[in-house]
Amino acid sequence: MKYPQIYEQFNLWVPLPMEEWLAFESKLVERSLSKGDYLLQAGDTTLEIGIILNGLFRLYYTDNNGKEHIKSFRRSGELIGAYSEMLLNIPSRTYIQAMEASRLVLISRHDFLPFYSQHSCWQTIGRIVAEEHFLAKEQREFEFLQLDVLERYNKFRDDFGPLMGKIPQHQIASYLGITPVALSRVLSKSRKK
Amino acid sequence: MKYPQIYEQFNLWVPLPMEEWLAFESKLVERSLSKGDYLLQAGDTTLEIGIILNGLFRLYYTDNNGKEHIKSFRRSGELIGAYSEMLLNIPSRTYIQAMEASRLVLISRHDFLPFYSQHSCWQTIGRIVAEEHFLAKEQREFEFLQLDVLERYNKFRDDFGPLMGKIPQHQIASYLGITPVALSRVLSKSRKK
DNA sequence: TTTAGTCATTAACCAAAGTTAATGAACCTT
DNA sequence: AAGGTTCATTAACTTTGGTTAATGACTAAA
Repeated sequence: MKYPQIYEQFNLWVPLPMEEWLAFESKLVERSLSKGDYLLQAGDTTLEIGIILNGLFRLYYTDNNGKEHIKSFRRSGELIGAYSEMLLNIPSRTYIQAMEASRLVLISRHDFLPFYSQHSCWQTIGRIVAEEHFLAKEQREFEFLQLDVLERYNKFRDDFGPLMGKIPQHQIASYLGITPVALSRVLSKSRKK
Repeated sequence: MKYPQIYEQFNLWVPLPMEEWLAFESKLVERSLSKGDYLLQAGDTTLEIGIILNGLFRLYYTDNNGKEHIKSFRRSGELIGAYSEMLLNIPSRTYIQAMEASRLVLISRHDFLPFYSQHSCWQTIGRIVAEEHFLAKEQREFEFLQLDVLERYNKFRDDFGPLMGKIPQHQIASYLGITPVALSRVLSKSRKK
């Protein structure tokens, strides 16, 4: 078994027959990216599910004016991919970029889908992955509706802890939904109090 | 079969053995609510999944200052419930209120969970429900990050069409994340142009 | 070591949105 | 018919955030 950490994670969600795991594992492809490399860009049609072995990524899209809007940061152990585009079977609208040298394993949508009809454990895993994605987005909606910028920033800092040093502040601003100038203002005001 | 529309919906997602459907249907309880009635309030611990036969609901929570923040409106044929609280198995943080006389069918979390181990079709249905919930939230995140208030309002109007007349404007403002005063201002400015 | 690029900060100005309050319309209820 | 409630609108004022631009720190590349 090449990736026992992933097996353990899945097995925590649902009892996973070894035969199923090995079939899945045989489809995994390992890839390394340097800082700044793209795992995926808008328009790409070959969609893959990735599991980050180590590293840090940002997911974003661009609007009509070319401005970037960061949806999410992902770190070691987390899933990564153009998830909603995979569900809808459309080309990627998302850019996924490595923020430091990173390593991950990938399985293509095409290789994964047959597992659903192979054994019900994959349905369960697919369900739990979808549920976790939903919970993350609902949490984010809550923060947008209820918290002001400083509260959102503090939550982000608590969440990312030591990784803060690897994330430029203007990218955090984008994630929080404001401009870098506005975030800098808010932070300097909060320091003075 | 009492609720063929629901059976058809499920069957569109996954082949559903009649035996499974009938077992599920036998757990459904019908309920009618008058305008203003609550299906669920914050703090409630008996969580149920509902399917709206007819009517209109709003889902919201309140912040520390008692202000309401509307998460969602739901109409005939849609699922309703404190979904994230069900996943997390915690008391409801959500209020669910009927905006007009409404009728729905309900199944308790407790009654539904055993179906997951009964037959894999329920895993598939659970997965697809989670995926749809995720897609809706991701769409909402996109709108918050990329669209201005007027664009968000117009999307909402296009989506709800004839139901607009049943939704007070200040509730739409809450759903869009702004105050009723701000929405009124934006709309009057857009009318003048 | 110079040079260019990225980034955070600050200022000045403008636009958008929150707050409070007053007004009037529509709709109940009695 | 009278009274109360809910709601949308508008005004005046304040606060927050966007935009542009200048500055200086830091870093990476040549």
